[in-house]
Amino acid sequence: MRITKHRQEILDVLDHSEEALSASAIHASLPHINLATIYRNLESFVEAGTITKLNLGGEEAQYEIQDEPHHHAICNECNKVIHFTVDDEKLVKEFALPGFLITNLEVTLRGTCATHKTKTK
Amino acid sequence: MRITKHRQEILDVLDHSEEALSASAIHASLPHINLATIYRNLESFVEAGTITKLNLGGEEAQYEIQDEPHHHAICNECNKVIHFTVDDEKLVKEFALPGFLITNLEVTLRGTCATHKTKTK
DNA sequence: GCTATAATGCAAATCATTCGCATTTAGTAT
DNA sequence: ATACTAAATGCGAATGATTTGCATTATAGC
Repeated sequence: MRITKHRQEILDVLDHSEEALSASAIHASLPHINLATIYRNLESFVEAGTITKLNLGGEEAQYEIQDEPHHHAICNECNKVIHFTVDDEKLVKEFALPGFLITNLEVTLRGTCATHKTKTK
Repeated sequence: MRITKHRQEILDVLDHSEEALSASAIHASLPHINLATIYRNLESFVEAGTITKLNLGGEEAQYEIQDEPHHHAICNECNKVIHFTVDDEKLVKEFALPGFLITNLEVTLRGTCATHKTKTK
């Protein structure tokens, strides 16, 4: 994969972001890059394993740099995504299914984040 | 929510299906019901908690009857979805995040199902 | 049965994502 | 440095899933 200025910029934006970003969010930060190009590059990065594509529910997919493997907790109120890690090895053992070879483990929690906890009925 | 013939048919199809179905799959089984109506009803059922909407990766969302809570293992080769259960209570304790109130727990495994295990490189 | 309201069909509108194709550019060989 | 080839871009149009507006019809209560 070639190292183009665009690709560097896209990775840069993702790298400096605390949260996962959608293609359009990236495009908002880099309006000079065509949206189709952003999609194409994101896809390339996902294939290369550089970033991860998240389908957390609704409309747009979110993308994030693949640092260490982690999981996601999503606030029902504000859709904020919090990262957390657990002992994946251990979980994989717990989840052992007959005949199923686990290559990837994804835990998604839904709930209420600290900021909105009090507001919950 | 009114009990209409259409709604009963849709639930029936989901009830008799081993796997989660997409809106278009349901429409294929019930071609006399308008696709928009199917979408509207699926949404109502989700709100009512009767069914669950799954966003397992790609294109279409999948819907399934909400029996007992369970999780999903998806085969990378054939996209078959296998259900499994674990001790959710226990996991919630393990995952405890400071300031985050967990209301829902979703585990998604990716890997290779029994049928395709041998074919993996 | 009569009525008010929710459900349905249909077609058009949205929205995210993808594609085709002509043009430009990175990486490489000359 | 210069020329070349394949990959990367931009742009606009195409797709595909899902939603919406609105006129029509059916359901639940009276």
